[in-house]
Amino acid sequence: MLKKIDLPENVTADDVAAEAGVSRWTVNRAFKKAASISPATRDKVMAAAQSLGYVPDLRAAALASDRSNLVALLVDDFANPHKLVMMERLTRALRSRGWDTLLVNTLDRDDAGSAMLNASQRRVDATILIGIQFDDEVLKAAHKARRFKKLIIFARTSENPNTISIAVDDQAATREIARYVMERGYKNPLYLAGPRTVSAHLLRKETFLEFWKNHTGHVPGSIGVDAYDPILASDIIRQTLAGYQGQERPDIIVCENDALALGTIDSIRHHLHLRVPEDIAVIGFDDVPQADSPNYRLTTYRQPLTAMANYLVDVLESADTSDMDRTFMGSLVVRESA
Amino acid sequence: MLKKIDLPENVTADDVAAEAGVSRWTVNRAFKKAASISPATRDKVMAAAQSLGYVPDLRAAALASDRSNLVALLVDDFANPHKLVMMERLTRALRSRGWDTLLVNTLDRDDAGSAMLNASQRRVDATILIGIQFDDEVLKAAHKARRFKKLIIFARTSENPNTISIAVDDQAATREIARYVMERGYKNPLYLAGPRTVSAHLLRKETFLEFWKNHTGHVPGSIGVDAYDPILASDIIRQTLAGYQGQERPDIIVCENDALALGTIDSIRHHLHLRVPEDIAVIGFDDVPQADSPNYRLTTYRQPLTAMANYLVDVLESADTSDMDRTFMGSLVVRESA
DNA sequence: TTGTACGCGTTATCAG
DNA sequence: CTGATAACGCGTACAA
Repeated sequence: MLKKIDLPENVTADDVAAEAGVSRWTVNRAFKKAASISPATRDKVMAAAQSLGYVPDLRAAALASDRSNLVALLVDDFANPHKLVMMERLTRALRSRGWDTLLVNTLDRDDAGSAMLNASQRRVDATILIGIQFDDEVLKAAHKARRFKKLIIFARTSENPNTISIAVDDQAATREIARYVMERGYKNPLYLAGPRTVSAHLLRKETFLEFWKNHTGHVPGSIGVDAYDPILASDIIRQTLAGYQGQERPDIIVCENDALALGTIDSIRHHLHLRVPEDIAVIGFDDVPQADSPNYRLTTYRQPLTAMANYLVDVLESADTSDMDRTFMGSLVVRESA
Repeated sequence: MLKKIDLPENVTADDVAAEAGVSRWTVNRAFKKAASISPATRDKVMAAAQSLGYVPDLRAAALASDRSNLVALLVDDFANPHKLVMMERLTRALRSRGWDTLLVNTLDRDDAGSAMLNASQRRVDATILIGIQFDDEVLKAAHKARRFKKLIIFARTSENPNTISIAVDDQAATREIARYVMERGYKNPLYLAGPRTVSAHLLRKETFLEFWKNHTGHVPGSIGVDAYDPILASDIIRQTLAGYQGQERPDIIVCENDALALGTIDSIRHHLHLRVPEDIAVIGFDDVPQADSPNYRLTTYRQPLTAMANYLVDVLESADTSDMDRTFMGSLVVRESA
């Protein structure tokens, strides 16, 4: 049987070495940034590599060095538009500093463990969680299996000791929001929370309720949905506010994030036929791109995602993995919805 | 210097083999679905693997087999909310059938080539393009460098012969839209197009303009933006329609996709203070989640993304790479915006 | 600055 | 059905 000669065999460092008249190891050095090699030799090697179309094989490099420059990004919450922003910022920071990203879709509620296993089989250098279904049990199991060099929770605080959490200071942020709500004179807030999978998720809601109680003496009402999905928010808002019959209707709805806030605004306008913010104001969290659209003009809290993503890469590149939790301060973006 | 003994060494097939009292090759067979191995042996091996926490190393497997079960997903257009849907559907189809996804963010306009190189260094089995900046030049260069086993353009038609295109039939879809617009009695459409990077992108716009001309004798106006970004759409709609001064104002704006359509609706309402669809109707393409929100109720065209994603995996799994282009039929989703 | 064993953990292939 | 040999392409020592 004939061999297809028009298909290029995989060109390896050996081929380049032969072409350039050096040893294979010199070829390798030419491709390393900080290697002791004379410029002349490097040029010669690079020219040969270029002509042959050689690029180093990162699989082999990873296998030999036990460092893959690969991170897994586990996502389970594609209904939240903020995820797209986070993915963009993260992949940008990672790639511009030499890291590749394995995107793992946590398919359903019970898939987190299998998704992690998936990542670990690729021997990623770190696993980043930007989802919501990663509860403490999963984290504990992952750590026990010792499958990860680094387990990073991004944009979520976590009290898990085996985990590195990079997030905004939820309590400070929520207090800033609560203070703003109070100063603007709102009297009867309703809190709309998201899924309650991880204990730390309670931070925003609890902080808000507590702040309000401390300052006014009574605890605001609160409701919740099972996913950060505008549709769900829309539904629950309609159901909840239909029950109020005009009396004691909330004058502002404080949402755990923008995904919920956008659905809330839609519902207030189109189901209840009320105005935002005149009848009911709305405040969010995240500052998704839509928040700035003329339709929503959502008052919300912006996380410093770029700084957070860059810090994440710092974490990846640091040898000492302990004590790297860090919180960031964001800023309240005041628009017109509250 | 002491060795940290609490850190688990990488447990390999050898370790499992020793534990189970078989050879290393038997361990490997136990992990392959279609391998000739006795159930008893497999059970024994799996038990040992479990107890040691062994999982096969996919790097090594890829290196040895020259099949990575990894695909690169190149994305450059994170402003378009539809990308999030596509990523979800693709990663879902891929992962549920055993494929992993390398997410590559094409950082800027000139980065496509470097992004592809990035992917090729991981020796992915295929590269999937769901962006817009991949023009014919880039594709030609990629093919010339013979860097890819398979180069798949997803949700975009492409006439490039070295590429596998999986997309809806743009012409049929656009004709369906045009026919609907006509039947609903609109007289003066304006077409809002996206970036013009690849020749095939012209399909939707040209098809619409031609259809309209053939049926009415005159060519509708058309405008365009450089990215599928609602903000840009919003801006250009405001500028363009401000110039119309009431006379000859379009009665419907046909948008190349939903990202543009949503921005268009926002602008019509909030900049021009007109109603949708009574003053100006809007029609989109993609059926993003927001299209169904009570705020937009966008009439649009839905692509059968799940079927397309599954077909993509079929392509990955088929040996014969030639002649796999395929177009799908979608369906018009009529809501209230047109 | 450059060259040389050896190992990384698996798969393909053949022997028994 | 099971065991064994030879790759796969590169990195890490260390020696020259």
